[in-house]
Amino acid sequence: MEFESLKGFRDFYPGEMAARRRVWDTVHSVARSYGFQEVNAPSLESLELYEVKSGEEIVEETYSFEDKGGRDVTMTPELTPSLARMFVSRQQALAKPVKWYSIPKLWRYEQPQSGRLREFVQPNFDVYGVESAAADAEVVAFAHALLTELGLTDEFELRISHRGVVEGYVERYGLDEDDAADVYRAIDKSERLSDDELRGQLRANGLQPEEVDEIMELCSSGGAFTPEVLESAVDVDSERATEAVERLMETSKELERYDVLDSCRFDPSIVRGMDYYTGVVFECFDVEGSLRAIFGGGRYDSLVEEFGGQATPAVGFGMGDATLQQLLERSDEWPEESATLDYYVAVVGDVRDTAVNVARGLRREGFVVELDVTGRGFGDQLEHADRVGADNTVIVGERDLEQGEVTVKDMETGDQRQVPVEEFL
RNA sequence: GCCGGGGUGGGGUAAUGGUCAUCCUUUGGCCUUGUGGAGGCCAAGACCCGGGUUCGAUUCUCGGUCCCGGCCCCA
Repeated sequence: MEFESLKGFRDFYPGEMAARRRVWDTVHSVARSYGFQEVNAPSLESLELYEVKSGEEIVEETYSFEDKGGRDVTMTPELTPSLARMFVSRQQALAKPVKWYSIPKLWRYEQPQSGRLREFVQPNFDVYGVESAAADAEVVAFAHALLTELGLTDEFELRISHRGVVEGYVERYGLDEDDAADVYRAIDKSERLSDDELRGQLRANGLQPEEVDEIMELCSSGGAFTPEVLESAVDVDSERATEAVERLMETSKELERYDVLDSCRFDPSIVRGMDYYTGVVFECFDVEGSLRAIFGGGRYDSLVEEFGGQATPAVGFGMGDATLQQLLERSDEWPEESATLDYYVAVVGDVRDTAVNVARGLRREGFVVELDVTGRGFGDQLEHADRVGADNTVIVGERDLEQGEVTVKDMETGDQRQVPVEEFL
């Protein structure tokens, strides 16, 4: 009976794991350099956790089931609710601002396609307890640093907006909740729709022709993320939208300090699907425009309170591994897929006592060492050493040991030298 | 949930309604029991699963499944 992995789930073999390890190492180190602390959350949560604030569609796409105790549970489809839950339960003890990150596996029950699987890794970064535009900018600047450290330069673009812009417009139209949600969705998709399709959608959701015109104009008002562009973006009488734009202008000034403004665009069509976002929202795309979003996030200032905590502002984002890998591979920045070995210890003759000690000595020094345990012939051992990519082979053999020596062979050049065995013990 | 294209040894491929299948690579062994990554020889290893048509199916057909991609949706 032979088995295969489940649909949308991946097996990772050593070569690929070595590459992924390098990528995650970079993510860890950049996160730490920005003062984020690593946390971890369960992989299984109560389904209710997502029913409160994530949105209906999200819950439909969860990998969920009833457990043996009759509880409705789900493999975690996103991390933000778990982190918010964790934050609430320790809220009193935590020094604010709290900066947490995690690199969890997440699951969603969907049809796999390019850049989307049922099990994926999604690093998450969140800041709790600061309401300022400076915090928004720090998070966006961090995201920029992350991609830069991974080797990307101008292959990506950060699109930033504020929920309040679109909401300020739409609340004036007096739509019911469902129609409003559909309007947001249509705006979110505007890039992929033709003007006529977008107009049709908006009309279908109850907007008047002049209202449709307003939205169409708003959607085309994007541009550089500069105060000048932002200032002229909103030209309707909406306090909400005006405040949102003022907030974005502040964010723009902050981002300029990080010198990342060139990678940022104002894009009012960025809405985000999650119901919990309340302020600035952003997504990162490849400049070519052929991939899904590299990452996405924003401000969610009411989720902590909804989860029973004291009102606490928060901002963060998540970055899926599949699309990130696609972009890094396309940019030739995905790491080499190879494992490394510093020393292979060959055993020739009846010398296992010494060979084991040589291996132990090298390992104590911190080297990556493989010791022959097969007992196969010398030629085969060398071939294997070559095959697994050993930099050096230490040949522990009876003949050399009579002189108290071992032979160290540089596998790249083939050069050999005799070394007193004591040096390795 | 819907739609399109695919599935041949571990990886990559070829051909085919009929001596159960090609080549490269891989793996094991030998030439060579202390010098490899070269070469030669030998060996191992596959038609996604199930039903149907047929004397006979890897090939045709239907269903399933998985992969790739698209729609819906998108954390």
